[in-house]
Amino acid sequence: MARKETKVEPTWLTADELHTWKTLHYVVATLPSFLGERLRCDADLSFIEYYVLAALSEQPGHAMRMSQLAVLAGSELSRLSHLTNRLAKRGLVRRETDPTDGRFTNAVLTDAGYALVVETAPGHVEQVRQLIFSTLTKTEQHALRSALDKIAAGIAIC
Amino acid sequence: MARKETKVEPTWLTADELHTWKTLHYVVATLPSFLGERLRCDADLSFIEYYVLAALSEQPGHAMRMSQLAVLAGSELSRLSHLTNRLAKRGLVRRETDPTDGRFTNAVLTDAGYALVVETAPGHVEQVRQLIFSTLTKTEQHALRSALDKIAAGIAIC
DNA sequence: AAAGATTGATCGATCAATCTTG
DNA sequence: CAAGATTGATCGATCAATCTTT
Repeated sequence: MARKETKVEPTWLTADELHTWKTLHYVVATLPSFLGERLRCDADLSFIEYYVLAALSEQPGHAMRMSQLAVLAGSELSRLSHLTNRLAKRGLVRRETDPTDGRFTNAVLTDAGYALVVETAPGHVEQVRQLIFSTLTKTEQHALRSALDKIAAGIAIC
Repeated sequence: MARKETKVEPTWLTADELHTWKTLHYVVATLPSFLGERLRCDADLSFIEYYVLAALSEQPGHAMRMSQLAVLAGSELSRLSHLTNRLAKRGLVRRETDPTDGRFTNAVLTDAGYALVVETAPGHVEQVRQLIFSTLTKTEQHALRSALDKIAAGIAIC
């Protein structure tokens, strides 16, 4: 005689959702190396290294706290500290302790670092435009934006 | 007297596009570690390790060629080979040379590997559903799907 | 020779202390 | 002691050979 199963079948994804998820998975897995190849070639920078420098270049004073930078780069502080060491050895960045509170460290873009971003940005942006925006309609782009905003919010609250 | 600049200003992104791109960048940077944390905890697997096992579990015979698997995982063959070594040491996967053509190697899921996927999948899928699909409307989901399809196609042709 | 796959060396990322400042 | 940051050790990823089979 049939009896009730104790293990409940989980809610699986529909075929449609599964397709979407697999494509997102593929994009997440391949985008960094795809865009990174050119950055490596043009400026000997990885995807994340470029975005650290680019983030600094947008800040007033070209400076930012390590901990803020880590959040923005979606990375851990430890990884960022090692990464900053490498960039500092190349003279692209320097460290400065916050004079108002010694616990904070600012990463500051050097002139050479800024020059490298300015030199590298056009090619990189062109590649992003080609890959992402040249293929999307305005409607698709806005839907993509709101979908990503929600996903990012879900990640950020943790 | 003004003369024509030799350097052309590149086509920058609009404010809207920039927002979309930064959010995509954030998702790409954080999603693997976000989902990987639970996989590490539940099954001692990284994001990519889980997807290699999951991909095999969907194949007839639970087997797949290394080179195919590499494309599917958005990874290089070398990385996959090292990764397969680690999984094989844990008894989750084994290698089999293709009997019809000795150049090909199949990665085959062991019973233990399959059991691990079956055990781990529900929790992982639940997390994906929560993060991605529970927040999106049907319209957003379809727009996300077609946008990602286009981006993935742009990556794949290279 | 070309395609598939592996290997060893090097470089980067992660993890668990540790240190410093407030 | 808590928060920010760094360091050293270990683990994984990348790169440049190398090997095998066709």
